Amino acid sequence: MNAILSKTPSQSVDELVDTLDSRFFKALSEPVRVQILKFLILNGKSDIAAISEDLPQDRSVISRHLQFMFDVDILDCEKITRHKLYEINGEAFISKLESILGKIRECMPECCPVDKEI
Amino acid sequence: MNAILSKTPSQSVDELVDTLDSRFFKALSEPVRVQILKFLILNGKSDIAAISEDLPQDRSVISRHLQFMFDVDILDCEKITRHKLYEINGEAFISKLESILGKIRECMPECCPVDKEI
DNA sequence: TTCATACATGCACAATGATGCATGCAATTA
DNA sequence: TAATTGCATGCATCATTGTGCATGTATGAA
Repeated sequence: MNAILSKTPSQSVDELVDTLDSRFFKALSEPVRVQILKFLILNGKSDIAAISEDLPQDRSVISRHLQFMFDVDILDCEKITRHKLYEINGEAFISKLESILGKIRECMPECCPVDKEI
Repeated sequence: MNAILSKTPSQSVDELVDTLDSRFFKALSEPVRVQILKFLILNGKSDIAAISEDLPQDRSVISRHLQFMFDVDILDCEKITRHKLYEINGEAFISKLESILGKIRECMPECCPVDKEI
């Protein structure tokens, strides 16, 4: 069985655990940050002022949320004159989720073989 | 353009926001819970005692983490005699991630069209 | 140069969440 | 039935995090 797989179970699991970046998930576990993502999808590249006009939180709060999501590669950032324009880094976002999904698929056969007993 | 798509942008985004369940991500944003997942992948269906032997936290803490992940469909649970056996709900876990990935793909073309300017 | 603007940051406060102990409950076993 | 076992839960504590105000900084405009 392991002759087919190039990785040992524990290698696969270690890779999965590494991929399960807690800061990435933390970023998505905060409703305000999700609202920011929603705004960015609907309005595209925007500066902090535009985003905070749409949300009840203070500009400084929005600023920190944006920085947080930028740090975990969910957002892209471009500085134009005095403005800081954020947008969703779709490529990185999607590839991160794909990577997680791939690692999980790799690990599942061992622990939950199709989950059909008998 | 919308003639091809059956959903309006705001419908797609609303669906995405609904899919971005904060409790699901919160579950994965806690390192101890990830360690529990690792244990379950390596050891398969296990009861609370077995899991907490492997981790420094108290049994009650592990119990609550397991309950939390069960609530968001990451884990399955089966009661055998006095023991409560948890295992990863691979099917639900994977399909949840697939769903999220699908919704994001749906939304990205609007806001970040391939991200290639010019 | 002087002023205004866009944003970051230090700080205090409040809310949330993780933790461990002690206890309670339900169910198996002797 | 009584004792034991596996787990859940109430509670207090501590750490983390979200929040808003006030201030600082850097940059573009007058």
